[in-house]
Amino acid sequence: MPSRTIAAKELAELFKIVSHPDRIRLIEELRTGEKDVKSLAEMLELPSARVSQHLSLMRAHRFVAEERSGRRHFYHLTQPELADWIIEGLSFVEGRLKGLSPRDINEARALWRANGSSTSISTPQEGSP
Amino acid sequence: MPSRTIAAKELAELFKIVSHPDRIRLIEELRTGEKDVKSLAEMLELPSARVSQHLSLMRAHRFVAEERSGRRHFYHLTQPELADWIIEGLSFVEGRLKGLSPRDINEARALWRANGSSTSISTPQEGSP
DNA sequence: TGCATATATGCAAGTATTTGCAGACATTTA
DNA sequence: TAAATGTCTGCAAATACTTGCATATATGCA
Repeated sequence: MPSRTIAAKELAELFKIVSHPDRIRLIEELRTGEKDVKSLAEMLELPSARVSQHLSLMRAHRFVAEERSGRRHFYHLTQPELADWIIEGLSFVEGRLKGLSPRDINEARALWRANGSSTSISTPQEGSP
Repeated sequence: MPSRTIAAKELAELFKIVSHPDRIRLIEELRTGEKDVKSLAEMLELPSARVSQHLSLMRAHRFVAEERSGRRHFYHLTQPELADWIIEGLSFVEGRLKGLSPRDINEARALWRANGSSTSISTPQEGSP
């Protein structure tokens, strides 16, 4: 199999993991450091069993790693730059805005950015009518 | 709804579209310019009805745009930087390599970066889904 | 006009993901 | 040790995606 094909498959898997709103939010919450399941569940307003499931999927794919302390399980991103890369994807959402105004995007970007990380995001672009 | 939640949803949709190997390859093929359905189908070795379906999905989400000329429909990326951003995702695949060696990744990266056209570069590979 | 080519679309069957819930474990505390 | 807390896992129902195939539409040409 041509390596491009292999790589496309791997990439598709990567995208699949990240293509769930809850998981995206989890990754963004973990951007600033490790957190335990319950905190995450409260932040996202989700049942912690659900959060645990998402984390377990991400763990299986090595997006996050676990570290236990007492009865709590702390998770952290194995590749923190992942969060930045995801945010960059916002540039491509901008064009096709559907329920999201440019204001919303900037606000979201600012919020996520807020608590400090790295990277810069390239700016707008226009699509077609 | 908090804008972070909205943005996460939009991002998830974006990722969903891109989370199919065929679509990733299509995007990469279109990176170098517009192409018609048949050519794309031949490049990816897929039935053109399938390619057409993928393109139609991506069109609906404004990832690509169509331009007709005679009986052929040419497609191009509305946001060419999308292809680059996708390739950057390879960095996050590297860690979790499953069937893909760092060599494969570099090769794939080089091919795409370069002038990646047709197939032909095969790499040893073994089943491990 | 009739026929071939290029694309698009619809649908059904197969497959995968998501979600809610119930229980299972492990750890801490009374 | 029992009870409480934090997290994980399993399962079934609902939902969404993918795929193959048949058919529809549109264009070009003899």
